Amino acid sequence: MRIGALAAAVGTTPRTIRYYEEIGLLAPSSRPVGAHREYLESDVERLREILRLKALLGLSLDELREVVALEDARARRRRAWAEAPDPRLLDEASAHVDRLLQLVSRRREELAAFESELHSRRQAILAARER
Amino acid sequence: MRIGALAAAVGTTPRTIRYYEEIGLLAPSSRPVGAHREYLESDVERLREILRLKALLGLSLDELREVVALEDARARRRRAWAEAPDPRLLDEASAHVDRLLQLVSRRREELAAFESELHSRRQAILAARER
DNA sequence: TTGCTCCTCACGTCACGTGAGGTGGC
DNA sequence: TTGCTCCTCACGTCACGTGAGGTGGC
Repeated sequence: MRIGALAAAVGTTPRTIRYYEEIGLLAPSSRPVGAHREYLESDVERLREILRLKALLGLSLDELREVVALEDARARRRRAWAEAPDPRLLDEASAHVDRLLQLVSRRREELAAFESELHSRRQAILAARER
Repeated sequence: MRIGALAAAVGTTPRTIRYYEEIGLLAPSSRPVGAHREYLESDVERLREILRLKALLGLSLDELREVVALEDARARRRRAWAEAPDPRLLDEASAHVDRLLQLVSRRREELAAFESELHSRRQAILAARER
């Protein structure tokens, strides 16, 4: 899978992917200089998650780098768990998910508050029509 | 109220306010060149709404300019309604609110979907601990 | 008078967009 | 061989951040 296919799969552009590689947000696919970059299906998942966090939470690329580091730690834990199931790995895993949940649910609450404010406005308009 | 107080009230910087004025997103407060900008309580409401749409929906300043135009139209309708209540004004008003509601609720649904995905992950971790 | 905030350039930065000119694979 | 996509500079743009040097009001 080349860069154009990856970009299309996640809804972005090749330039963005190259930029993320440049700043160290995505690992550079090892290749001779000037050769085409090659990607796997797992890169689609990974990049999609990154872009979703960016779009939904408005995270900067610096903040995303932290989340990506946490995702990497998660992947390492899964491999470690496969070799030797240690409950402490589960603690770390749930701490990570809890942190993401906190970010996402706070944002969702803000949106819900705004939405109900808009519903109130709507009600006021309908009430004015009744009179 | 001067620019620093406005910025603090809405949680942004004077530079951002000047930039928004520069690109025509905020109306320039009429004043002699070099004199201090003066703002009203209504400017706080207005800017707060703009920044909220930007932060929660990720709108660009170009897109915000459209929304601001709609908000202006809304203010004009309110004044027109005060003078002569015409039901057509209510139709326009509810069309505007409906559009904002559409934007906000779609975004909230995306966040809710992400959140439930995270909850699933959490459940999987807890289930692993039971075994 | 002394701070503090304000003013206007103007250059820097972040996250890419957009060609310019050239090479590689179905 | 012809398109199409890819490559690497490198400059442009959007939305501000950050001084530089100076003026204004409690």
